[in-house]
Amino acid sequence: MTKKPGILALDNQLCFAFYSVSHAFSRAYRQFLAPLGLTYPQYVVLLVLWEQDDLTVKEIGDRLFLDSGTLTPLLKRLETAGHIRRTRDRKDERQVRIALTETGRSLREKAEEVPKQVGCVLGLSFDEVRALTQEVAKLRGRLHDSAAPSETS
Amino acid sequence: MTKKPGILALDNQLCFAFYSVSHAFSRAYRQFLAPLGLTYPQYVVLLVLWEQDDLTVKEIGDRLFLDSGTLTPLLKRLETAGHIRRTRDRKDERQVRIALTETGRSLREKAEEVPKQVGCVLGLSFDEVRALTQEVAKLRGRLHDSAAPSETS
DNA sequence: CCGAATTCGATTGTGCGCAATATATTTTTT
DNA sequence: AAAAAATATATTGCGCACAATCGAATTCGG
Repeated sequence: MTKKPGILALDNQLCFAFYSVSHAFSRAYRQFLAPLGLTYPQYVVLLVLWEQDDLTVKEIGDRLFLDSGTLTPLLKRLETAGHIRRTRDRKDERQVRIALTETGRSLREKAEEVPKQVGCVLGLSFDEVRALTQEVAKLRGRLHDSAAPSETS
Repeated sequence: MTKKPGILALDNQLCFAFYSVSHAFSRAYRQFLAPLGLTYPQYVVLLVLWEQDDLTVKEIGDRLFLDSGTLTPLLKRLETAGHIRRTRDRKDERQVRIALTETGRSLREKAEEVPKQVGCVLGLSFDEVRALTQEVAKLRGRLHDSAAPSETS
C-alpha cells in the first residue's frame, strides 16, 4: 500500500515548498544585504528595531520566533558592527535592552530599498502579496498552536 | 518619505512569512522525526531517494536546491546512521553515488506517517494544499531565475 | 522575610546553508 | 597527445537555529 505517494507527497511538498522558497528569498536578499554587511536574520532584527526601538532580547525574540540561543550571538555581532547597543536594564537586571545607535538608525533608508528590488521579480500584485502573506501567517499560527497547546489556563 | 512603511513592509513580510513558517514547519516535523533519529533536511534527502534510488550528490542537490557543502556532511551522517551507502562511480570517478541500504528503505513506512500528522493541524483541503504549493513553487522559480539569469547563451 | 518557583540571558554542542577554495577527474581545444 | 577548460565532490570558515543547561535576578507563597 505504499503505492500512494500522492497525498503524502503533497503535504510534504508544501513543507518543502516553504523550506526551499525561504532559502531562495534568503539568497535573493543576500546580494543586496551583503553590501550593507548584513545577513537576513540581522536585517529582520533591525526591521523590528526600526519599528520600535529599545526592546529586550525577549521582546525581539517574540516578534521573530527566535530564542536567546540564536539572538545573543547575532546581537553581539550587530553590536560589534556598531548598529546597536546592549545594556542591562536597571529596573530588572535579568533583561538586556537593545537600542539602535545613530549608525543603525541611518542604515534604515538604504535597507528599505532592498525589498523593493526583490519584490520586482515576484510578479505579484499588492493584493496578492497581502493575501499570500496572511494565508502563510495563518498556517504558522496553527503550527505554533499545535506545538504549544499549553495556554489552556 | 520614510513615513510609508506600508508597501515596503509588505514585500518584506512575505519574505518573513516564508522564513518563519519554514521554521515552524521544521519544528512541527522535528517532534515526529526525532524519534526516527532524523532531521528535516535528512528526511527530505531520504524522500528523494525513496522516489528514485542510486543518485549522485549533484542530482540530489539539484532536486533540493542544496550544494555539496551542505550535502556532503549530511550524507556522511546518513551513512553513519546506516541509511545510505556512498560509493564512487566506476565510470566517472568524480561522482559519488548515493544508494539506500535495507535499513534506509525500511524507514520509509514510518517516515510517511509524519506528514500526515503535521498535515492534520493545517486545516487545509487537498486542493488548497496543492494550489498553495504550486503558487509558492512558482515564486521560488522566479527568484531562482532572477538570481541566475546567465542561461542566455 | 525566606525559600521555591519562575523568568531572562548566556553558554555549549549539533546540524544545517552557503561562499570560497581545493583537488581530482573528465572533456574539450589545439 | 598535451594544455586548457569544465565538472564533481570535499574542505574550511562563518552565521544561523535550536535543544539543553546554567546562573543570576525577580516574583510568589506562606
